[in-house]
Amino acid sequence: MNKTDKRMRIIEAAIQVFAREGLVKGKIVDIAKEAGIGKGTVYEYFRSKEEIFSAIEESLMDNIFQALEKIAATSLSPAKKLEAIMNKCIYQIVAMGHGLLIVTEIWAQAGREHWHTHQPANLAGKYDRFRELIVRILRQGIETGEFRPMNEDGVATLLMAFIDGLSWQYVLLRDSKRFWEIKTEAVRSFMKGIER
Amino acid sequence: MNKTDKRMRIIEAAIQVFAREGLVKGKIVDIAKEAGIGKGTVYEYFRSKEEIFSAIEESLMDNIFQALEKIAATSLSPAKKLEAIMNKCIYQIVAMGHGLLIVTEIWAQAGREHWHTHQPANLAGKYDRFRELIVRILRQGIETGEFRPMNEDGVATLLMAFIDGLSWQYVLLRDSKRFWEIKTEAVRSFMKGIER
Amino acid sequence: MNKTDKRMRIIEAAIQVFAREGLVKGKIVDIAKEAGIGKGTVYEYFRSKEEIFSAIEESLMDNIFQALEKIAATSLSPAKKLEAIMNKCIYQIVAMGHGLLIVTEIWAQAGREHWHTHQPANLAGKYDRFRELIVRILRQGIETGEFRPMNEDGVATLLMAFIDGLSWQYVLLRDSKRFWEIKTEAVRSFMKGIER
Amino acid sequence: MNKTDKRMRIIEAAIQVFAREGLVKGKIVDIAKEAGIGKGTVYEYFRSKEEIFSAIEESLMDNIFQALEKIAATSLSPAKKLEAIMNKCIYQIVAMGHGLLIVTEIWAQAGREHWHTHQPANLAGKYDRFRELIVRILRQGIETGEFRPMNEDGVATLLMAFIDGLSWQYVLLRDSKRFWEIKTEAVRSFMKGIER
DNA sequence: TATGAATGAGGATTCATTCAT
DNA sequence: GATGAATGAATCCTCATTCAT
Repeated sequence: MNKTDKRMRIIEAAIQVFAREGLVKGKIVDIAKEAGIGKGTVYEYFRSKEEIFSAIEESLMDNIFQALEKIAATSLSPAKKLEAIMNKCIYQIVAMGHGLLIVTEIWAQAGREHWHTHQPANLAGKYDRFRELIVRILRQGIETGEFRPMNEDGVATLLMAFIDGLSWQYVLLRDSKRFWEIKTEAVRSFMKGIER
Repeated sequence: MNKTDKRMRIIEAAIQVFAREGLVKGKIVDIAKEAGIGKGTVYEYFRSKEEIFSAIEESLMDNIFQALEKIAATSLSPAKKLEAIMNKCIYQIVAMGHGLLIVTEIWAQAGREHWHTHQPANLAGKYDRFRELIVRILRQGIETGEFRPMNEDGVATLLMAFIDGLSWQYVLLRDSKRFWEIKTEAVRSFMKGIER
Repeated sequence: MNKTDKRMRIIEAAIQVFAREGLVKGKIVDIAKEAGIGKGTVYEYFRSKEEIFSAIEESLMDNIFQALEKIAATSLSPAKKLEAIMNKCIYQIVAMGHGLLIVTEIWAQAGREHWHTHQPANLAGKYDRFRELIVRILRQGIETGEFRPMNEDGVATLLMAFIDGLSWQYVLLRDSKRFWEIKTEAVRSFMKGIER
Repeated sequence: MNKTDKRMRIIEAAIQVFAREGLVKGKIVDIAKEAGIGKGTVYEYFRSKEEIFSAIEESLMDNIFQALEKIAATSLSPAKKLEAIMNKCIYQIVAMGHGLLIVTEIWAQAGREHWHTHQPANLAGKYDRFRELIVRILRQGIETGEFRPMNEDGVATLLMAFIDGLSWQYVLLRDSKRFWEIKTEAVRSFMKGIER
């Protein structure tokens, strides 16, 4: 097994552990056990616990982002693309289960640092990247006349906010039937809000 | 100063400290210092750090919830009420600043417990209480013909999701000008999505 | 209620609490509750927790010692006196129940201090007082010819050791039937050991 | 140094510290220092302070018990065996010095738990094991006609009580000359009490 | 490269004691 | 005299990280 594979395996183990225990209670030794390696070995691949956090976030975000770009590159109509993106995100979230909570905690931490250091959060960049992807699709739709004229940035933000919030609902409700009903109506409302 | 006032003062101090340091790094001794009392005194008012978390969440949520109920009780039109509620929430969030991160962390914790214990999270109850308030307004609007027929639960969830998500945007962007533009467009989109 | 009565009440409360919880886990506030007074009031009657320990020991020992002196002053034969004393001690111990454990802990503490400070333990004095009482009776018995000649000090010590040890048996066995059988045989053996 | 040796070294360090300071005042960090290791290392070998208590007791008791079984297995006459056992116990106690106080405190704690939980104390089992060893020797002596007929259980208890009690005398008197005189007479009295 | 034994900084919590009312 | 709110010293235990093997 090469270096990258093992790194990946540790990340996956870490996701399991942190999802189960939380960022703070999740111990390095447990990650090692979950990955089937020794505690010390973790430090051959990551400089610190902190670095594992970043790696997890990167991994999780990259996964989802690549999927979204694939959708954006299809020849679907803008409206269909948007729906597909929303659905993809939501499916991904459901698949992550409460692993979402990890990302939340990581972001909360990042947010706090951002607040103090006044450094533009790395996270903000990711949001922007996502937002741009949405904005592009919205503009296409406006050009084709499918969507009404709008402040594309604002609407993109609405969409992202909507996905974020929906994730929480899922974690808290976890009552799948109700969740899917809600989700369907929520998507419909959103689409209606931007149609011409 | 009576017992309740002092409890409140500790809660406020705790919010300061946790917002600055995070739930884990925020030390009891710092809370005590912030409140201008001795470390031991904190334990006269709260059994444990955990109990402070709950108290903070309760306090923060109650604050916002009472404000919303006041709005719901006015004689505004349903559409105006909804806009007022969204705005109130967002202002509140901005006012909380990154104190929002505390609530997020507390919720992440609660979510994890909920996931493991399969106990209905206390939090879910709060979401429901909020959702019901929204649903009531939506129904009024449908009756008056302002709003289109809809799955009220789904739309209410969308609204909540939108507010949750927008909070995050604020924490991460903190670029007020852009945030307010986004917010304005987002509210408009949402309202358009439900109008007749 | 006068000062002495209240002091006594606190001592009794303390015995209850310490017997239940141990010397260290037994809290001043619990003693106060048990005595039906305020925490601060305890300090009107005792300078410190330490002082309560001493008072308890004194109280418990005085009780038993007075009873023994009463027996010593009777006109029973030396052998009968000795038996009566052993029985009285044992009954007292049983009556104290695991309150004996308090005395043990107090003594262990005293023993340690004695060891370090090289001060003659106050306790040693009490042992001597008890030993002298026994020695007096043994000498009477030797004079009357009931007892064999012996090193009275050694035998008195044996008797005390025997009572101490039997107390432990009771605490540990607490199986009354077996305890009383053992006690009867033990007393018989002891008496046989000193008879002419 | 292997795992067991190190465990043993910690136990020995703990005995030193607890004997000096008492069970409660004796700090883990002091044990570590005494053992020449880091504080955290102690917890690699023992789950908690409580577990150290148990280990000490076990170690101390096993030591003495093995010695006694060796005596019991010799070809000495029953009377000589009994004397040897008493002497061995007493020498051991003297060797332990005020380390005896640790055992006392541990037992006091155990006794209290026993009292509350109504669980047969582990300690009771150890007493029984000791008692059986004595009873076996007493029966041998009765068979050979060296000892008078007796309730063997009762006499065994007397012997144990005598040893327990004598230990205390030593801790409190620590005046060796007097102690040894007393001990000699006490053993003689005991033996006389059971001879035919 | 892999390991896990060793480490010690760090923090929540307890409770005897004080003292203003 | 009686009270209990306030205090902070004291200590167990956790766990990220290091490093010798």
